[in-house]
Amino acid sequence: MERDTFLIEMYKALGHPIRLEIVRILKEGPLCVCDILPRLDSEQSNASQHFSVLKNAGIVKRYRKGSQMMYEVVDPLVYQLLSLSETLLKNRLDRTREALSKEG
Amino acid sequence: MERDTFLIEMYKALGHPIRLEIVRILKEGPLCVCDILPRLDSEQSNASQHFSVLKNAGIVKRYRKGSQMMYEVVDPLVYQLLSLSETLLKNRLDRTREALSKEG
DNA sequence: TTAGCATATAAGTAAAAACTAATATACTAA
DNA sequence: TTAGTATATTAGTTTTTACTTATATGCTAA
Repeated sequence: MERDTFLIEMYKALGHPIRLEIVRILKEGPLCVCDILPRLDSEQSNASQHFSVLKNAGIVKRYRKGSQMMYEVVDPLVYQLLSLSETLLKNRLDRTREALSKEG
Repeated sequence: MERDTFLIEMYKALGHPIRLEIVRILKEGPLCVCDILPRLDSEQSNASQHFSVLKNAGIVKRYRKGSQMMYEVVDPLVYQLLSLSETLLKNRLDRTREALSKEG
């Protein structure tokens, strides 16, 4: 299935701390790069490339607003994906703790 | 949040075609490597390394059964994650088609 | 028009991930 | 014991991704 290529791209795009952070910030709604940049631990050009990866993965889209570039999440469903994966993570940590307490 | 490291690892683990395929195959239940290997487009040692990535990401676990190694998915919630991301992908393709038909 | 700001893109380098080939380990059965 | 099967691990190489530095583009305002 060549379709999978897109899925894979999506997972890869989310699999980087800076990009994950960008997506989370964009939960606030459409924002310009200028507002997001200072909140990232990344140089301008590097961040710009991460924006580009997210765009190519179909997670965000952009449009110009005067001299600024606005980014926004394409499909809010991505936040369900994030929260589901956080649940998965929580389950995992709970299991780990439980296993630890058993052996003491 | 250092917690994010685990999330990232999870996304990265799913972001590879062979590993995604392994997870899908494991939807059938616990299986030994010997049953999964022939269904993958990958050499033994390479596949074994992919199993290892999935294990380190907390997505699968393994146990020995005689001379075979069995793998199984840790948390079935991962399949909700997959189906959610497939929905996300479907939405994306629908939008693309719609956009194409508009400019036609 | 030109200068300045916001951001993207390109080119080069560094770091990480994937793959290959060879070897090691654990179990089973003869 | 030894040979064979199943799988993991290691080391080396290739490929991909991330980062850095420099430059380009598009817009705005003087």
